[in-house]
Amino acid sequence: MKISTRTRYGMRAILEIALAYKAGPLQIKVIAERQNISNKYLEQLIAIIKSAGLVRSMRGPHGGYVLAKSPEDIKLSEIFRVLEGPVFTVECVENKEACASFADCITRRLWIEVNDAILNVLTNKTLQDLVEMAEKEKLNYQI
Amino acid sequence: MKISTRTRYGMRAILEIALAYKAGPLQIKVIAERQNISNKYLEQLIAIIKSAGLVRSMRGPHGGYVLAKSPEDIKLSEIFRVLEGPVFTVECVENKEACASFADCITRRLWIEVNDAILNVLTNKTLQDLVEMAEKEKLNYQI
DNA sequence: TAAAATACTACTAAAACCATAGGAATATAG
DNA sequence: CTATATTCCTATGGTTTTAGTAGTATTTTA
Repeated sequence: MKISTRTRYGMRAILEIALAYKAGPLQIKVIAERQNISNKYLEQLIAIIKSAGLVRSMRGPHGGYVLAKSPEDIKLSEIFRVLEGPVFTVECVENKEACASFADCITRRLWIEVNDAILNVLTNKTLQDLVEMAEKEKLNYQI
Repeated sequence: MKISTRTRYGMRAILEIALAYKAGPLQIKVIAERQNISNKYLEQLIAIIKSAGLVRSMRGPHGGYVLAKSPEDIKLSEIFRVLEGPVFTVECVENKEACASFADCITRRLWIEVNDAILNVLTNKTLQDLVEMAEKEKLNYQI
């Protein structure tokens, strides 16, 4: 099971935007350069994030992106969901037919448990947590 | 993030084999029918499981598959890993270059944390746990 | 020796993934 | 009001993964 580059890039991008929260709009080309990601690809990823209402944009010179709300109000699970899609779909949750067999029912419970474990990590953290980690880390490097 | 049908089918299949642990070899066609999975596709999935040494096979009439060790000695993480591949690869773990940026380092830690949460569920359960759940469930249905 | 099972290998259609590309729209500065 | 800097939109393409299908070979049992 892999996490897509879409999600990895997207998460890094929004963290960069969060780190610039007080400094004003951050431009795609800046993020792209820092992260060594294709400008055009990043555009699309940020479009996804924007359509979810997590960032706002400003066009024209000195434009760029800013967080739509403060970092502590953005759960990592929101970001993840938007980029990676709903965590763990298990078929028979949607089509409410009874399970075909016991093995089916039982494994389904397992997947739900795994699902919950993932969500537990992601819903209990916000962008602010990452920002603080990043800033602490930065200090260490500067010493 | 989705779990592949390969893993879902495979997990159900080995659970069926585990449920038949004391009854003797279980045949592909039986599993395929119970689970409504293509015979030929299931063959391949079980081949994967077999090549990992989790089940043994017997050819010819009355052949089939049996667990290679007892259910409490097979961790679900083993099964998962074989079917789904290594849980969550994060690039810069392998190619030991320094992270390109702080955002990179920080998000990487996040993924590792998610990874550990998944593994924590799967390494702390064995097939025996699923077998017991299935048997308990079966009783409920019979009442 | 026939039948029942697994074992092996090749092929394929569809989807997802990871971009690349070009031009339209909009805001700012001078 | 014009040039420039930026986001916005949409189309396209190559590669890989997924989820199978198919055919034949091999082994075991009765």
